[in-house]
Amino acid sequence: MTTIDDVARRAGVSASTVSYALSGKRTISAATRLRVEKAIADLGYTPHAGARALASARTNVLALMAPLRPDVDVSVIMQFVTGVVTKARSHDYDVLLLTQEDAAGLSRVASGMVDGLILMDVEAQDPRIPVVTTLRQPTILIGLPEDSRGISCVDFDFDAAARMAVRHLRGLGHRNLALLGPPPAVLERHTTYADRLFTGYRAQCAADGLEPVIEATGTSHAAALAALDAVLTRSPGLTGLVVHNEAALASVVSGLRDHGRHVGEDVAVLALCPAYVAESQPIPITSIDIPALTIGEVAVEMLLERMAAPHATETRLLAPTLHERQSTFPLQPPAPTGR
Amino acid sequence: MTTIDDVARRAGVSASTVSYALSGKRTISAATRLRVEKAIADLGYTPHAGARALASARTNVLALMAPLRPDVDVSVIMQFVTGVVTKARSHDYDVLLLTQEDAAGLSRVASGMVDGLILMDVEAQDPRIPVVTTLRQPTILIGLPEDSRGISCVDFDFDAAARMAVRHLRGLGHRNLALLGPPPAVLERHTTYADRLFTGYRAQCAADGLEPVIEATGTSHAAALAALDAVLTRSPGLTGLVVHNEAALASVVSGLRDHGRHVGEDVAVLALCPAYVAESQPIPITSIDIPALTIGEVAVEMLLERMAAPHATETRLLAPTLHERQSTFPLQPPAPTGR
DNA sequence: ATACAGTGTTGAACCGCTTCGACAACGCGA
DNA sequence: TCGCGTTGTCGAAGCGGTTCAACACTGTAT
Repeated sequence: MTTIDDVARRAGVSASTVSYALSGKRTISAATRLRVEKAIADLGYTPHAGARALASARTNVLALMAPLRPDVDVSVIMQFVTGVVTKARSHDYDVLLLTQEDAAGLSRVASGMVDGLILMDVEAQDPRIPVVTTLRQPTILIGLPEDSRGISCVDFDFDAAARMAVRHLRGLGHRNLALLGPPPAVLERHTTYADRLFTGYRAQCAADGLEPVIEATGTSHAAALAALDAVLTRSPGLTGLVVHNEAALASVVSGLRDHGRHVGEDVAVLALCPAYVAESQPIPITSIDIPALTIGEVAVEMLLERMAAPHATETRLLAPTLHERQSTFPLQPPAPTGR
Repeated sequence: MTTIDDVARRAGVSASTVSYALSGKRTISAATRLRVEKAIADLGYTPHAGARALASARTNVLALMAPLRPDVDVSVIMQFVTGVVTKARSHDYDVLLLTQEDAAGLSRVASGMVDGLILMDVEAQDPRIPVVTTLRQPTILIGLPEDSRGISCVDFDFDAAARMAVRHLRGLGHRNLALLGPPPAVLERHTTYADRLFTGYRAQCAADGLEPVIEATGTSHAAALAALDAVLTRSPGLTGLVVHNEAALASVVSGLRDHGRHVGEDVAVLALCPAYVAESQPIPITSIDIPALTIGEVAVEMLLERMAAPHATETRLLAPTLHERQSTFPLQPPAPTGR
């Protein structure tokens, strides 16, 4: 292994000069810098990360704790991860991947492996929160706990998204709506996005004088059809369906067809999912995009800010945007503006 | 931060004794060990990873380079990652996640960040191979390059899987088969699994006296339908369809219905995909399971072996297994045993 | 009693880098 | 010419562990 001393010798300078030439923390003459750079190139030198971390007390590594189960919304998780990794790399940070199951992982990596942490899939009373608040390193949550005081969070504004969905369908003239939500397992875990989604949905329905019909939706084909049957039974005149369940979306669409309903013609479907999922359905689905990639990127940015200097805690909720595609339509020609 | 010296002081021993008590590399009296353990517990001490890495020249971290694009088969990728991370953790290793795009990443992490590397999504002439063979750390490839000499690989035996698929359908009496393969992009990247799949498919068709009909299949709904139309045109009497394209599977199934064909009744569908993908289709699909989780685990095991002691290079291909579900059926009652 | 082979413990060197304080060389204004 | 602030470079002291050689004990065989 070539070390900084090898480089120093070859460039005819001291090791500290090489270090300063590399970090730029002190002025180095152009001539010397060139000699150092040449020596580095000749030798193919790369600083030893461990030594650097020890001496500088910075590792240039971020920890990302992700739910690694082939559960719902794999592609959403992948997008979070991708957003985090690419944004981290663009700031010269690497990412250490932890699983949700690795309870001791947080303290382990906090002692000298990472400079900051990002936690995904946060629950209402997340047991990891008391742990990370004692750490020297800053932490960002992706998701919202019940009590977010003392900790910074990013998430999608599910409340606003649900309201937007209802308003949009209502604006198109639909008055018989239903919401097919996340699987029961998500509710049992008390991941708060489901609560926020339901809250927003109920509130907007109330504001618009609509009956809120809500059903949790399992991810299997059978479970999705069962949930669909349930809402059709409760609300036979249904014309508008909001689906927040990537895995069930395809099943719901095909189920509607089996019920003799035509998506985009006599029933409007509005999905909450990544844009590309909505686009790849048999009928392109009008969707409110879940900007998972962006959320991952924002998480990294917030984290870097807090690593650079003390910062107040902050909660950032990303606003929803709606993409109209072919699965929605005005129910009666002169649709009232449902704003 | 509490250091090993704090622990030593509190336990009334030297730092080296604490180190030996922790590592077990020298005998320590039971009494001393107990005092040390108590001190560690009292102080909540966790050894500093960077310092340990520097002194011992081991980091207990593995690098995993994964294709982080919301491309085909996200769930397969997630399973690889999950297999790698969980198996690594069970051996007290953490995982550093790199993206395929991070060209310089390999050399960067190789200088002091990781003890070994795993590379996913290997191409025929993968430019990363010459890089990793110069590294001090061992590397395992998930996938097979054209020339695998000098490097260890794990992968699914796509050749055998294709043969098994043909034999199975043939054994059920189907003689008009077609293969819907991975998207054109995969072929252009020269990821070799597609080649091996095609080779095996053609060979078995030849052996069984069948006409090999093969079509690359895009991931969008429209592209999947186009590919289906193409094979139905080329082979109007088609009764058996092999699909190796997780993203297109649902579209193909629904497309068949639009063509008036009934999966499991007048057309047999056999998919190559993770079991849970096959199970969650409207009709449970007979599948040859892609054991992505296992492959990830095997990769870690092979890597650990090579980190522990010099080892010969080795290529491991995991044998396919077939799960019969409801999408396949015997075409004519006394089906010859097609073994 | 003497030598000898474990045991258990320790001090010190070292891993490769960063960073602080010191200092030489230089130009500048007084 | 003297003193002083700049600029560029260096030596040495860590950072927090691991590990080697050395050593003080015990207990056992001679």
